[in-house]
Amino acid sequence: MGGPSASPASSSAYPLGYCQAETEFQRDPRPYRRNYSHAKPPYSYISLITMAIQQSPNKMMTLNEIYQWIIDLFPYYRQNQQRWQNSIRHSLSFNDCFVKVPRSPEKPGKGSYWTLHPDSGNMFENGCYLRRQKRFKCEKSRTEDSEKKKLANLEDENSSSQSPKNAINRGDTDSSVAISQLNMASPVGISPNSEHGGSSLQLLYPMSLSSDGYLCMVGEDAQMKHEQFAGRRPFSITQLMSSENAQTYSSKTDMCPTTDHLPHYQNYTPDYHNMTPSKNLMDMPSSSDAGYYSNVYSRPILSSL
DNA sequence: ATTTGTTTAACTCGTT
DNA sequence: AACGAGTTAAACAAAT
Ligand SMILES: [Mg+2]
Repeated sequence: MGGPSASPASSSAYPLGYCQAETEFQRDPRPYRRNYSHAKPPYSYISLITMAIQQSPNKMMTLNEIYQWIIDLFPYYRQNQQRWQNSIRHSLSFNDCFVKVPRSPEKPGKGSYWTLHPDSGNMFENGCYLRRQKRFKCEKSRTEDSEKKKLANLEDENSSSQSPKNAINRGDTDSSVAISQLNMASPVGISPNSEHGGSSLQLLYPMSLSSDGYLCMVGEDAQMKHEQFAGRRPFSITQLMSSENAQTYSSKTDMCPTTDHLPHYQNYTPDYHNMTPSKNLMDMPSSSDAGYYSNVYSRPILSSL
């Protein structure tokens, strides 16, 4: 069942992350410090998927690899797998920003590879990882072709060498452009050449990878705690932006929605069967979300590679 | 039989 | 209230 080229042996490419909550429990004489390990990460599935794909060497991942990445990185998702994985699948299929590209030959692969639509851009700018302003949709008005689009279809030219990024169909059948021969030749998977050809636009991924292989959050935690985002609307870019504190796209405190009020999934819920869809149960602003992601996201990611 | 994908539909929730 | 993005459940078809 192993993945195709993702040889399990090469664990090097995987973020083993800070799974402190597994077998590393015994030693930790720390009465304080909660176990925030399974707090729900402040990302939508779309964000998670995008992050996963983005950080992958080839910018593509199989379903299972995506699952795995999420699980490895976020302990929260070690529970209810059946549930959220269904959601992941739904997201992949439903959202046009995720494009499925079939694997080339007959690899021992299970599913196809999932990639990001080249035009999806930075869907979560503004630090909004929970809700995009606008869903990325392909122009697909079939009923009537309002040709207000001067989209010049300039392609054809090349016939000898096919460009590997051409798998975007409108949305009927599969984007059948086998992976041809991307960089699958390398035994390691990653192509050694650090190409810059593409767009440099690669934000997203609130976690930056330090040179020493440390994964750390950039927009979260830290200053988030006390801050100006007290009672602000989490989303609403317009409001958020038109304030005087706009243009700070430097590297300061990129404004992020607070993440304090996530779609409540209450912190750790022991074993409640709160399957009661009646109204909302206590919606208290849990007074104890102080820590949240304190420094959870500051752990080494890649072994050393 | 399990995994992977697609699709429909109901539902939550913040914004307008 | 309406709208829209996101979540969850569920019913399949296909592939493995
Ligand atoms: Mg899709």
